[in-house]
Amino acid sequence: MANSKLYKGSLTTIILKLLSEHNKMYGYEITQKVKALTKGELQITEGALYPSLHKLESDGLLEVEVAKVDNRLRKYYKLTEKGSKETVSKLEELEQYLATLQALLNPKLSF
Amino acid sequence: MANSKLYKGSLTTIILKLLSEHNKMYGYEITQKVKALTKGELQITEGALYPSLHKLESDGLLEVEVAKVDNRLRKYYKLTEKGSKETVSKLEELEQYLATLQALLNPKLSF
DNA sequence: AATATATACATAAATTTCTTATGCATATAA
DNA sequence: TTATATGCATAAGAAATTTATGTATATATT
Repeated sequence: MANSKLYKGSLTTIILKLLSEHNKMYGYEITQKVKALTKGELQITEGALYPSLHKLESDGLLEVEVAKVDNRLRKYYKLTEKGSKETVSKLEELEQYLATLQALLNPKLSF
Repeated sequence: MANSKLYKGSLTTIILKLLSEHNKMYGYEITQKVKALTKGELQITEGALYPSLHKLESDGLLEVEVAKVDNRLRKYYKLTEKGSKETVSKLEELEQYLATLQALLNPKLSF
């Protein structure tokens, strides 16, 4: 089954939401979690993920903690306080957008 | 109220869906219809709309009919047969994505 | 009469976000 | 020894959008 294309803007929200539930995660873990939760429907590519994580970090929404497990590098990310607030507003923004889409695509239900 | 940003890929689907319900529409009409249906939440900019319409036309999904009303130009767009089919698959694709997002953002509900 | 707003089209430059293609390195399975 | 999985990263290109302009007519406002 072909996997869904990512819609612009949703990746950041997905990352933040996962981190709000799992305390700390590393990049590769995020790709696997998304794959599992969506039954393979959505594959986060590394080319999209890592730059996003870096941007979230430089924006002060995430903080990093480097660890070495089985002789391999891991970069654990966790939400900062600012990141937690941003998660709330990003989720609201996304839910608002989904409601707006409903109004457009299912106009009969929205009055 | 700040209006929602457009998520990548949804504009084309919105245009196609509106045209599947209204037979023929012109560009400015589409911007007003979207604004009305979403109570101002979503504003389709002309810089996004017109290039999209041109692309849909050159892809054979829309056909154009030029009219002059009140001494002003209007370009009415309507779905071709190919466009009608594409509308169906685009809507399925979007609904699939929304379901995938649900699985990610509301994991408790998806099992 | 002048000015602003609404109607109606269009395009170019810049930005954002993502895909695709690489690259490096270690561990494990075939 | 070769492929797959784990784990990071970045660069080039593509795609879709925003922002900024531009043209033109009609109507409402000052």
